[in-house]
Amino acid sequence: MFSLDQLSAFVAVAEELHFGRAADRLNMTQPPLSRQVQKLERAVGARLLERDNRKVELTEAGQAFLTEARRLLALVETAGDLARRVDQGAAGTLRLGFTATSAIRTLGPLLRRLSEELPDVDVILHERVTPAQIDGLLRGELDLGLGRPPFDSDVLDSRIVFREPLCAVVPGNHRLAALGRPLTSADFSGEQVISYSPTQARYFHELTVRFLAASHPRIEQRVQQILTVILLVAAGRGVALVPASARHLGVEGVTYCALDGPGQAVELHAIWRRDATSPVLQRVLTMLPEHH
Amino acid sequence: MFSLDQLSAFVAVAEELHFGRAADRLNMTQPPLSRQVQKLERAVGARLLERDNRKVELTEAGQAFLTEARRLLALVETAGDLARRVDQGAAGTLRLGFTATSAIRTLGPLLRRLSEELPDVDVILHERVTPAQIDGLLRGELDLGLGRPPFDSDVLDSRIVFREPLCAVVPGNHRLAALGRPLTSADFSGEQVISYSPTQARYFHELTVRFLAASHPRIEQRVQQILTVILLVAAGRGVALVPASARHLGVEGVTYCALDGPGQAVELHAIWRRDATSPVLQRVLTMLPEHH
DNA sequence: AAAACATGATGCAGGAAAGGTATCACTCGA
DNA sequence: TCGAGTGATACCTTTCCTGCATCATGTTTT
Repeated sequence: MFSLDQLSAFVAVAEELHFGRAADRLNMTQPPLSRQVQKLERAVGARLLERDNRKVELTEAGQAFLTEARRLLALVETAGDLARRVDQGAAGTLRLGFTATSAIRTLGPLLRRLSEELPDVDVILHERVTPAQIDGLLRGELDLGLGRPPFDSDVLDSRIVFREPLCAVVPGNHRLAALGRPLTSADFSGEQVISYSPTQARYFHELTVRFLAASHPRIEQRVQQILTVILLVAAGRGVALVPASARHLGVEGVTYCALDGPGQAVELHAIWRRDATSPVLQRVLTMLPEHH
Repeated sequence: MFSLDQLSAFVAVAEELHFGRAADRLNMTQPPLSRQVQKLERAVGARLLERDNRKVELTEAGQAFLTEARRLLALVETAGDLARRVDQGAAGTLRLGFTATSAIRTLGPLLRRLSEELPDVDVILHERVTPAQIDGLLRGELDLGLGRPPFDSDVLDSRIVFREPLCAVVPGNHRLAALGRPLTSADFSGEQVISYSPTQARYFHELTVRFLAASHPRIEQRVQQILTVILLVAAGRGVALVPASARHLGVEGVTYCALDGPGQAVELHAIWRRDATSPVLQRVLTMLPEHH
């Protein structure tokens, strides 16, 4: 087998068609260069350069081999670059989990920043509810998730990337829509409230229960998706609590009302394995917005 | 710069994930192997293998570098072969990519004509899906591909070499099999449809979606290979659309039905680099059948 | 808990391979 | 005919790689 040095030697000679100049270009003297080319020809098993004491020219086999040699040397350069870029997190793939809700306001800007700052990172998107994201993170199917508490913070690390108020969504013709002031827990007394699945959307379930604990509304339905909740509200099945960004979903026939009182902040967390080593992940984490 | 020996060393260790066994495979002892890998890592400027006293595993950079290294070593082999063949007066080599489907009706006749009319051209066959063929063409690993749109026609030139109807494949005992007339889009209403990967078999994916857009069937599965699709149909998992030549695959238990309506032509393109200079390629192109 | 084992890294000596200098063999133009 | 220019060869020096022995460390066995 031949060596890369032999290839460089051959390419230099093939381009200069002169051993002396080629040797200069390679910062060496002519005799070892001649020997390298001879070795290469022996290794390949074909005469690549026709040379007498007056001129040097490529044989047909040399012509064909030259293009291959150039290709090979180019690949040598790019292979190193690629590995370095992957090592620094500038290239590779990021398997990103997200909840449907996080797509409303957070996912778009994040993806835009990623494609601007790390254009060689392929982002593979997986829409999942938070527990499925956590499962995916632990199984190694996902690198990063965008979800809600709770999660096991021994194994998983996290950072808040978005915080917004909780608000109420009510049918457009509902009495609460006309109040024109922030709603309190007491306002929901006797209302039919649509809430969330305690297992699949535990975070919103608990936010809802906590806010409404004082009044004792009828909580029914066990829905996973924010959008479903709002569509049910639009259909007149009740009222519900949703994150403020849900306004941007553009559902007709509902009104969004601010809430009064504490504990109505909705947090979106970026979540990843504490022991994750992916360079892409490390790099992405450094550019994640942080909200305290 | 690194050396080819270092690449072979790295590939061996990456495949064995064990320095001792890799050293055996390379007919050397473990200490110099360790040093070769260390030198390679220093030359590349990135850690490629994560190793402690118990286990060896690839880093992400190592994973990326491994594929490049394999590509490089493969090119080393073929470069020598190529030069030798040219040296021995053979007309040259055509590296031909093809999709599994194109082999059914097109590849055989093409190879027969090639060996008759250009007997001293060696054809090296590579079965790949279209995106992989395009990648190979751009990297210079392939001279000519047989694939499906879409591809970048700025860099690549192409010619249609085969055109055939799209048809439906359904289980033999399926109600659609008994109709005895060309099927329309509406016939698929409510059927379970097996379709193709939007990335790896984009052409058939889009043909399927376009034909069935009017009726709203349940499209599931994301398969790459035509044969797999037909086997799933035979297994009763649904119905699918395939090129007419798929009849010749000889799968038992399915029926092929013609389709009615427009837009059901399946085209196979010969694809090559617009800037390709290979004389072999030019000669092969002059004898390619052309369908308009 | 201690000993035996396994694995990758390191120190050192011998040998293969590459580079440099001097020189040769040959061609061509003055 | 002679001198300049070119690639090949001879010989020596230097560099780098290999193999053996050994170390450091973590795992399994007793």
